[in-house]
Order: sequence, then C-alpha cells, then structure tokens
Amino acid sequence: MSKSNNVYKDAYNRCLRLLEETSNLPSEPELGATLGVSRTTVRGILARMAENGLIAWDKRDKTVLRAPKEDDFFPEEETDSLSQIIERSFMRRLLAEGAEAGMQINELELAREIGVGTTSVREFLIRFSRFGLIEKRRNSHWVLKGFTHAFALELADIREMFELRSAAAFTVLPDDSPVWGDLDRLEAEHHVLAHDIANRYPEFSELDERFHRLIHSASRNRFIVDFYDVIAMIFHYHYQWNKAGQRSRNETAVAEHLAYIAALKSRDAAKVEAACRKHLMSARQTLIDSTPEGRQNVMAKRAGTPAANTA
Amino acid sequence: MSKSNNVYKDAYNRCLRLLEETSNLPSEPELGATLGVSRTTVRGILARMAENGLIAWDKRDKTVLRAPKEDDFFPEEETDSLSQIIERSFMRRLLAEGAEAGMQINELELAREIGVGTTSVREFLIRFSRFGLIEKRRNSHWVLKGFTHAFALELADIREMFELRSAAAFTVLPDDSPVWGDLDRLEAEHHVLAHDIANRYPEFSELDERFHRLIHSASRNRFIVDFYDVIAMIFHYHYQWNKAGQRSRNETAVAEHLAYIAALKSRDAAKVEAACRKHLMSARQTLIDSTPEGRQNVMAKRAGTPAANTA
DNA sequence: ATAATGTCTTTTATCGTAAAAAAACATTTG
DNA sequence: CAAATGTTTTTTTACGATAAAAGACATTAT
Repeated sequence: MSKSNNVYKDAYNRCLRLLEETSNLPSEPELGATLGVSRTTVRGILARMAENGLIAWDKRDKTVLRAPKEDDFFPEEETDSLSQIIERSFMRRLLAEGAEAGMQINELELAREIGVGTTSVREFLIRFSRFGLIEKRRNSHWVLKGFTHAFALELADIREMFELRSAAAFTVLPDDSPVWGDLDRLEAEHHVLAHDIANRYPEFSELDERFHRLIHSASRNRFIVDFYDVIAMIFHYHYQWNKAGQRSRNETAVAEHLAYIAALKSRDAAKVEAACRKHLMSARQTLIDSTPEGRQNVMAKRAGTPAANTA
Repeated sequence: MSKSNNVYKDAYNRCLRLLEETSNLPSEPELGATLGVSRTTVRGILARMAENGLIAWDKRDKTVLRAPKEDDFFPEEETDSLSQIIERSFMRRLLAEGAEAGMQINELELAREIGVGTTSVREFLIRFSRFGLIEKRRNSHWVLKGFTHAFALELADIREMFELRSAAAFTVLPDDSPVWGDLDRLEAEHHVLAHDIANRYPEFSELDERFHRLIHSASRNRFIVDFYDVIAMIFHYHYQWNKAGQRSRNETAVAEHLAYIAALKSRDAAKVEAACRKHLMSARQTLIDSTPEGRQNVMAKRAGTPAANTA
C-alpha cells in the first residue's frame, strides 16, 4: 500500500462531471490540462471509463455513451490527498479540548492514530511549522504552542502591516492592470451574496479568501503573498469550528468588503486606509473571539459578568 | 547506514574541550545539559573516553587522566548533521553559475549527488521552501526561483518593515528588561571589534546576527522573530560567497550599529528610526549588490560604464 | 508537419525498517 | 530521600524499496 491513487480517483470524478456536458471528450493532452494531471493519469481514466461503458474509446475518438450514475463516482474520502487527511486529523486534535500549549507532539503516535507512515507525518509537521503553532526541539519532539490569544494577536499584527501596505500598492496600480477587472467581478459576487445573505452566508469564507488574496497580490512581494497562507489556513478551520454568530459576522464582513472595494476604486489612499483598517479590526476581533480564551470572554460578556483581562 | 551518529561525535568533540578545563567531569545529567544531548549519548561519550584512557570512569567518579590530543577528536566533517550537509551542497549549487530562475530541481538527482536518501532531501526542500527561493509544483518537481534582484528587494522590504517596528518596540521596553544588559554587552563587543577591525572583521557576521535578533525579539511576535531566519540564512551564505569589499562593508556596518545602539539607548523614537533606516539602507544595498544582477552592476560601475537598470 | 496516440523511463509519494538518540523506569548511592 | 547511575522502552532520523504519477521518446494519423 505504498501510495494511494487519489490523484487518479479525484481526476476521474471530475472527469465524470465533464462527461455530462459533451458528447465527445477532447484530446488526451487537453484533458490533462483541464484536469491538472499528466497524460498517464488521463489514459488511466479513459481506460476505466471505456471499461465501464461510459465512453467508446478508439484512439482519437472518445464518444460519450451514457451519463454517469451516482455509483460511477469514487467515494469522496478516497479522493483526498494524504496531506489533507493528516492536516484534518491534526487540526481536529489541535482545536479539540485539552490541546494545551506546551504539550508535546509524538510523530509515531500521530502516524499510528491516523494510520499513515511516519514520513508523511514528519513532512506534514515540517510544512505546518511555518504557521507558528508548533515548534521543533532539536533531535527531539515537537511542541505545541497552541491557538492562543497571543497567537491571534501576533497574526493580526502582521496581517494588518501586510494588508495596509498591499492595499496602498493596489491604489497606485495602472488603469490597464487586470486587477481592476478582478475587483469588479469580486464586487459583483459580493452584491449577489449580500442580496441573499440569509441563505448564502456560508459561501462567504471562500469569497473572503479570494478578495484578500487579490489585494495581497498587489504587494508584489512573495513573503506577503505567502503569508496569506497562514491566515487562510487559520480562517479555514476557524470557520469550520466556530459557527456561533457566523451569519451576522459574515454579513458585517460583506458590508465592510463593499466599502473597502469602493475605497479601492476611488483610489483615494486615505479612504482605502480607513476602510482597510476598519475591516481588519473586526477580523481581528473575530479571530480573538475564536481562541479558547476569547470564547470564555464572549460567554462571560453574554452572561453579564465583566470580561477577564487576557491581554 | 541508516543514521549517522553525528550528534554523538559532535558532543564527544565538545566534551574533549571540557576535559582540558577540569580534573573531574560532572554528573551525567549535568553533562547532558551542558552538551545539549541526552544521557544516553553522554554515557556513550564517557564509555569511549574511558576506553581511550582519557578518563577513569567508575560510577560517579570521572577523573581526567590526560589532556586530549589532536587525534582524539573526530574529524570535523563527521560532526555535521545531514541537514547541514544537504543545505551546504544545495546552496553551493544555487549560488554557483548556471543556477537560473525557472530551472527545475530533481530530488532523486540531488540525493544521489550528495549521497543521501531521498527522504532527507525532500524534508530539506520543504523546510527550505519558506525562504522563498524555491517553489513546489503539486505532484511534481520543485522550481528554482533564484537569488535574484527581485528576491533581494522583497526580502529587504519585509526586513525594513519588521525591524522598524521591532526597534520602536525596543525603545519602550521597561528599564528592568534584560535586553538593556544584552545591548550593553553587544555594544562592548562592537567596540572591541571596531578597535581591531583590520584583523577581526570576519567576526562581524556572527555579531551582526546576534544584534539584529535581539532587536527583533523586542517585537514579541513569532512571525517577525522567525522571519529573521530567512535573513540570517541569506546573509550567512552571502558572507561566504561574496568576500569582495567585505572589510570595508563590515567597518561601515559596525559604525552604523554603534550609532543605532546609541539611538536605542537614548530611547528617542525619532533618532532610533533614523539610525535604523540608515543601517537597513546600506544592508539593502549590500544585499542587492551580491545578487548576480547586482554584481554586474557593481562591476560596470567600477569600469566607469553606466549601470544597467535592474529595477 | 503538427498534433495526437502509443510506449517506455524517470521521478515523486509513501511505507516498512533499523540504527541513533531521547526518554522513562528501576535501582543504587551519598 | 533526592540525585545519581544502571537498564529498558520509545521516539526520532534516515535509508531503500515500490506503486502512482509525471515526463520523454517513438510512432501514427490528419
């Protein structure tokens, strides 16, 4: 069981969707490009589709014979990459109760628990370490630093520094830069979301990421762009775990984004800074509230008792 | 040959040095703490020392019998960790001629060339990727982005942002903070270096790192502190490869550091910012000059021809 | 002659395994 | 009885091997 063929399975599933839309599949290289896999994998997919009577495959001719049924698809859990599986398991543990700072992380135990080899776990931890939540002791174990109040503050500080700079750079981008088109499209998507926020608020998370990544890209600085990975990762799990008040939070954020977008389009540096600051402030608060310490504070406030000082 | 015992060999060599200073070695746990290794390794060291007649070891008694000779030491090259070996080889290739941006990196080839397993190379590349010089294509090879002019600018931009912020934080640290003592000691070391700069300028590199790390630590932000790893790594290799004009560069830097330190001690925010800005500006120029494009410019300037525009 | 297909080779992703090193537990000593 | 030593177990580090996936080369079709 040395390597799972999840790339193949995932691409196969995506290819099934393609099948619904045409009566003839394109050439192998073209298919490879659309699915983001090599021709080797494409041919594997075509072979199976032919075998299962989905298409008639003879050289260049790939005629669709029937629409895919539910059980033509590989089960979803078989299409995840190993690193996704490890990340999910690890984050579940990290955000679960009892994951306190200072706790040590055992590679072997993690690997056994998830049911994967130690190498994959090691590689995951190394990649994950740049998020600042874990730290390695030389020749020894990893130490959990935890998703704490301090972490939230440090993350928010850097984010603000980077995004203010990026937003400023954004405003001076030339008129013919493609970012303005991207921004228009994002604005339209925000409006769509705003008009049906009651039903579509869960879609915000993904839109949020695209919007901020666009702004960060204006910095033209790889360290700033890469740093957004940290934010995206944290927000991704935060959105999954902390559903309380999500709708109202997202509603506020959409409004702030629209103001922010308007400011960017005005190209007025002062307005941009104000809109950016305002949005980042509420994002900061959201993040802080979602840390274990923050949650206690939120609950204390709701109960009418004064909040503990966590600063 | 599944794992080298470089930890043991390195600790053994360091322990030999300890031998020169005392007639009795301390307890096993204490030795482990000073050498930074486990008791298992300490006992291995003691066993060998006893075997080679360096000490008489009987339980708590570890009497030194003779001073270590030259060939008691393990050869230096056997004390390097695998990751150090890989890093050096990799950097040599990266800074050598013909390492152009876009070039692809082959794990297997690298591993074979260095004579190590592929896993170690993979892990190294993952760790190294945070420096922004390489990038991974999903399910495929790594791509070299190169130590280019753009890289130098992006790095310098972030560095300035982070260090200005850290320096500002430094000035408002309370009087009883240990950093002031650290700063005094560093200042003294700078004076020592300045007085004998002709002979001791190569020692600057290490002092430089300690000084800037102290300042960055005042930010109390893990992302800022961690980012100094990128700078330190780049400067480390830059110092090794680009010896031209090193003495005068270091001399300037020492003077700038002393002014910077004086500003910090004055706790005058404006003075600190000015001194910090000034030093970072020349550091930026040094870095830019050491990129391949930069070197060409420097040479062109020396030859009296106008410099090409690389911005 | 270009672009597709068919075939073969290389590289990456992942595991099991073994030595080195750390850590845990048990025993002795001052 | 606390701190050291002695002993055993666990964990980390690294390698070689193997299946999946990518990539390169050869051949065929339009």
